[in-house]
Amino acid sequence: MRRAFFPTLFCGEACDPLELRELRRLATQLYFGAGKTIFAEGDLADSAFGLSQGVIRLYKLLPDGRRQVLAFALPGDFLGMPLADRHSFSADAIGEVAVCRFSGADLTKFIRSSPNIMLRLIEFATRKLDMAQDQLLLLGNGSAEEKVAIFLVSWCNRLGRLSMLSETVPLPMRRQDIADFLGLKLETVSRTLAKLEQKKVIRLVPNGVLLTGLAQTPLVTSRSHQPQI
Amino acid sequence: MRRAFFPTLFCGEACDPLELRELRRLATQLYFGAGKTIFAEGDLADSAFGLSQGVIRLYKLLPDGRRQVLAFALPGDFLGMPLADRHSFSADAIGEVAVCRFSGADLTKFIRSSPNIMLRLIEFATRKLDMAQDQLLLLGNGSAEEKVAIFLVSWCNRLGRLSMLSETVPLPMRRQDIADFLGLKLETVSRTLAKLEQKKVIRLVPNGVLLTGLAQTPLVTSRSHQPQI
DNA sequence: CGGCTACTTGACATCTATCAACCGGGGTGG
DNA sequence: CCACCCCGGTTGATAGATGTCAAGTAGCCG
Repeated sequence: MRRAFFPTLFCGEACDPLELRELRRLATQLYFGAGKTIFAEGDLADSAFGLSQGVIRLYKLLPDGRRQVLAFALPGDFLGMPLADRHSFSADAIGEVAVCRFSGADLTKFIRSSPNIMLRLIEFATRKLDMAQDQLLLLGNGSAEEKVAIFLVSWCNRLGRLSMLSETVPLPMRRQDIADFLGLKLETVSRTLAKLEQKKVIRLVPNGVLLTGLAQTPLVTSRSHQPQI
Repeated sequence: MRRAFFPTLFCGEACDPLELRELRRLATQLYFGAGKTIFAEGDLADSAFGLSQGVIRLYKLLPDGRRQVLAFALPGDFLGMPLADRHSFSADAIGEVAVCRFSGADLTKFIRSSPNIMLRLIEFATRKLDMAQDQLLLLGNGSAEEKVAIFLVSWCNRLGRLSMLSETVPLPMRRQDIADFLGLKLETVSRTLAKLEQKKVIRLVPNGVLLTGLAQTPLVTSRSHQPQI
């Protein structure tokens, strides 16, 4: 696993070096194997987590087993908002991941002492809120084909922004994860991917996909602005 | 229209009186009639808005006319996050409303100068994010009946928390708004309400509804935690 | 009273879910 | 080394929920 550290990723370029150092000091890097749960919905949030490396699915479960994947967290993301007292969703690793753990109390104290970090948190929350709202639009109004197409394009864009993009777009999550993210059934996702492949706008490869024209498809271009899933 | 003022509502009890005074000073109260648009998606956010009185729908439109209602804002809510440079959704009045307008530049300056307000903003964003995530769960996994039932219960809870609740629950928004909020069609909402009425868990009245046992219904109780729509 | 708008109800179409079979690769153990 | 099994994924047939189209009702305002 490549070395990467959440504090650096979260703070970005223009960060007060002293604050970055403090954030680094508060962080403990932990490693989790594929499928491991970092925390569960309802858990006391006495720790906060930030993702250094890998992909994590954030999801909610209903008593009858239905699941909604809220997001796929990428390096640089907080896993939920710090300062909350309980986790409002569960998080588990897709593949191997590295996360930074923060003591809730210490992190809270640090945040309260640092206006710069507060601003970054507001920006982060604003961005996540935007993403959630784009996803609402998709879940509420999209056909299966639109959902899958836009998911692929947005995922690709996100990876691109993090320079995690090779020729083929990796899809480390399972079909079931995509289905639960899009409010579809696994079979529908599979069929829809097949349909897009027949249309020659994607090519399926093991653990990934090649986008060969999907972004130019009316399915996608008809949405003025690409959601930042 | 009853007098109510966004700064007071937003700041809540435990607020530094000086900061409250400054926020009041920056606010200009405006009034909009039913259906009027406060701002539209994509507009430059050179002003920020907070709701003093009434109900506002926040929504996104697709080029083909499909609409997703993201939320129904109530008094005390910011209409979107301040500090963003563009509005990521549109907002228009449901019935008569009073909103506070803030100059984007002034508000930004004030926020940056006030850690307390930043913390409130982080809390506000966290709450809105939670609400959006609950709604994702609903849109992704709910049947029409669940969607409508949970919408009613949550709406009722929200009004209750603001003490805006009489015996009958007011529904100032149109069926079409509810449909677009829940990712359903207007006819489906209508039919589903009728079905719930036949089951004797609600009673429809003009511009409102009576919840006569809905909250005890498995549709609702099977969700461990009521979404804060 | 007339016409508008919101809402309701009905008949039918369509999409996705459901149930079931099948495929293929990777790991395990005989 | 090969057979088997398990898991993730694909594909097919059918069913059911919601969407679509259309007609009809109720309340409101001019």
